[in-house]
Parts: sequence; C-alpha cells; structure tokens
Amino acid sequence: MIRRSPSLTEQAKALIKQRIFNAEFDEGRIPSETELANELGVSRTTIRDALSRLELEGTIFRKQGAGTFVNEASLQIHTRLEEIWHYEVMLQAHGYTPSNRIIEVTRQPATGDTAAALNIAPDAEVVTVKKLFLADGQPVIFTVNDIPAQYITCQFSADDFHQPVSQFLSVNCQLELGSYLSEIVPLIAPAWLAELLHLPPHPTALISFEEIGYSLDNAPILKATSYFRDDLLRLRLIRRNT
Amino acid sequence: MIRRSPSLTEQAKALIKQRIFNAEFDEGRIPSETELANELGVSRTTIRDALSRLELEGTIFRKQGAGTFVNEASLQIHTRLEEIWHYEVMLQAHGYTPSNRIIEVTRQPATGDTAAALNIAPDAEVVTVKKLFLADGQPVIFTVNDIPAQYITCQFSADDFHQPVSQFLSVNCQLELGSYLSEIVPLIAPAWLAELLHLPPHPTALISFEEIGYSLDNAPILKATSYFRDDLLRLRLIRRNT
DNA sequence: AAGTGGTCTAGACCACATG
DNA sequence: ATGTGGTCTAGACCACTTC
Repeated sequence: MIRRSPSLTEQAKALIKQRIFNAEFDEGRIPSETELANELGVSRTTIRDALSRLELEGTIFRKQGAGTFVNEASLQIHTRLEEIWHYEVMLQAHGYTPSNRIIEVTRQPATGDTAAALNIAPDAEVVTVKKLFLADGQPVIFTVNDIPAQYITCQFSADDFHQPVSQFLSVNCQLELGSYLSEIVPLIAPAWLAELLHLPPHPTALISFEEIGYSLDNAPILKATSYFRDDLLRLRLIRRNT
Repeated sequence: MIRRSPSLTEQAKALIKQRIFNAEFDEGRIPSETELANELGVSRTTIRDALSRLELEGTIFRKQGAGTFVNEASLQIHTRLEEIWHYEVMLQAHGYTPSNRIIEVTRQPATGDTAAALNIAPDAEVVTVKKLFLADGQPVIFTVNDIPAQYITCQFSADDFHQPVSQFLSVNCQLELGSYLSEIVPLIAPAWLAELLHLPPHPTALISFEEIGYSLDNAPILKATSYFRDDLLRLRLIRRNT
C-alpha cells in the first residue's frame, strides 16, 4: 500500500524502479498496468503516469499489445545529460570521490554578451564564480558561473560556493533553477586551461558546455560555462523520435 | 472542432503550437486548460496531455495557480539534440540547403567492438556506409553507419543510402528506429577528416557522436559515428530537473 | 479469443497564485 | 474568493500482439 505526498505517481515510479534494480521481474517483463494498479491500490492512470516517466528516462520500454519491459542497457547509465546533475553527484555516479576548489569569486560589470544573455542592463554587475571539480583528486571539470549581482541580496563569502551554484541560488536568493539551455562546443584546450586541468602537454580536445540557467518562471538567472576532461567523464544522452 | 487519428492529443498539440507561432496569445499567456478543452471539444485530460508534451519540448512552461505561458526563448531553437533529426532536416532548420555524398559502402566482418555493441556474432558481417553531408555545398557532417548484414534481406545499391539510414532501415528492412544512446566525444580532427570536411590547416577541435540506434523493441540495430563542424552547426539541448 | 498497452472521458479534490 | 494548474479516480473503447 501507498500514501500521499510525494504524489502517488512518484511513489509508484520509485517502487517499480526499485523492483527493476532488484531484478524482481522475470525476463525483464513488468506486470501489466492493471495488475500493478490492483497491487498498489491505485488507478491505472496513476500507474500509466509512473510508467511513462520511467519510459521517458529510458528505464523501460513498452510495446502495444505485448507488454512493458526493462531496458537492460539503460541500467548501466547513471547520468544522462538531459537531466540536471550536480557535478559532485555526477562524479560520484561515475565511481569517483568528488571534491571542488574555488579558484576565484569576483564582482564586476557584465560584458555585453553576458548582459544580453541574462537580460540585464549592459552595465549591471555580475558575480563570477570560477570553480574546479576533482575526481579522486584529479581535476576534471572547470566551471565559470555568472550570476547577476541584483539577485544576490544577502552577504556571502567565497566559501559559500563550495555548494552547487543552484543550491546557493535556492538557499540564499530564493531562486529555483528549472532548466538549462545548453550549447555543446568543442575546443582545443588553451594553455591556462590545460594547466588547470592537468592535461598532457600535447594539444587536447575538450567539450565545453555553454549554458543559460532558467528559473521556474523561465527567467534567465545564470550563465554557466563548463569544461570537461572527457577521458574521465563520459557524456551520455538518449535521443528519441518525437 | 477536431477528429480522430492522429490522436486528439497530437492534434491539440499541433493546433496550440501553431497558435503560439502565429503569436495569437497576448503576452505569451495561453488560455486555461478548461477553456482550451471547451473550445476544442475535448476533455481536460487530453488538453493536459498536449500541453505536457509542449512543456517537455520547452515550447511552453506552466506555473501552478498562475497559468501556462509561451517560452519565448525556445521559439528560436529549431533542432534539439534530445530528438532524432535527419541531418538534412537539421541543416535545413539551420537555414542551409542540404545535400549528401556517399563516400563508401562496404560489407565485411564486424570488428570486436562493433559486434559487441550490436549484439551480433563476432564474425558476423556488417554493411558500413560512409556519408558526407553538405550545407550550401560546404562539408559539415561526416557519418559512419554500421548495419548488421543479417538485417538487410533485400538487394540494394550504394545510391539507396542517399536517403537517411533510418529511412533505409524502415523501408527495406521493416526496422523502425526508436531511439539512440549517444556519447559525446571531442577530438582533434585527424588529417583525413580535416581534408574531408575542408577544415583549415591548423588543428581543429570537433564534436563526434558515438551512437547505438535501437529498434522499437529496444534491440540494437545500428552503430553510428558522426563528426560535426561546429562552426556551421550548433548543437543545442534543454536540460531539466527530474 | 484473450490480454496488453493507447486513447479518451467526466468528474472530483487539492495546492498554489492573484486580486 | 476565485481561478489556475496538479493529482487521482473509474470506466470505456480501441489497436495491437499473442496464442
């Protein structure tokens, strides 16, 4: 049986997911929707919602007329790019012990590009946070975050940024990050970045993410650029037909 | 009013989307779900389904208690990476005139990696298709597709691969591509690739996609590697909280 | 023929935002 | 207080797969 809050759908989803990871279903076949509904004492609609979310994540797939099945391949994948992950969690899911180092926190007028992207006045100030993430002590990700100073109404110190920036925004600014619009850009690591990420001396290709973070109201609140060492971190994604 | 097939939900979605692009809604505010349901003569559930899909695409966003709104920023984005696009369509959406050139079609035993990824016998044959896509005559994307020969039961010629590979699989092999699992890998273009893509003489960073394509039954049917010139093509993605 | 997922309905109640 | 989106129900019918 099941109670409210979090929603029945979420609870059903979590429960089914757990059973999947416990390999409780023979040959990857998940019980029929009606069966699950009876078993959990909820309506078929609720079960369908739960299954739809699992399908969207790639955890299961459905075949009309035939049944619902576990997507065995997806069980290996712990972080998908379409979801927002704190880098610490992402590194942990990859099996590393994460940590981070604050490189710099500054406050200065935004550049034209940044101001335009964040929809603030051209001369408005932004707080810029530069941060290095390490996996088992090895540098893997370097991030630059620009936050309009007008959103930060409280006092803060550089150390407040050891936590994820989205968490800082939530706790200190009552701003909830809802989504990112991300652009994937390849580059050859310039010298300063190669040094920071401990890259080998020869030219190395990197992925960078250029992202604008949006609040739940869809207002731009954050500009983020991240550089990944791809030898330690694989970026994965599920693509579907619409 | 509205009729069946495609589903009411799909029709409602398309209709609302069209109204959004026609800018028919004042200040980006979309009528309430009840209003839309009455207007289109369907249930609120159907409208909610349609709106959920639009929300998932990033076309709209919802605020509980407040309403549903157009996501103005998303109107600029024509191709999102989480969706499967034929490269021709992708290039067209970017404003280019697309074309493609078949570089090579071969048939030979799979390499160990490929066989493992495609879940076929180690010595099974694969048909490999190498193809170059051009935007306004400029090379932009180079793709290598491996298809297990056992899936191709009909005669074919190299020219059959001017169409998208997924279309070839659908028409000639009755195999429908349902999803890709993609890995994003940066690289410095080796000489042969630089030549093929007409890259400048100095070392250039590229994005490559290493993908396994799955059928609707979730069986691996295709291995694809694509190399993008990112100066002509921007890869965009919406990331969300789960 | 029987069972599965896919679509759709009508109606209920709740949580939240706004005036 | 009103109206909005969020959750949930019970039940109907359809399309498809499998036996």
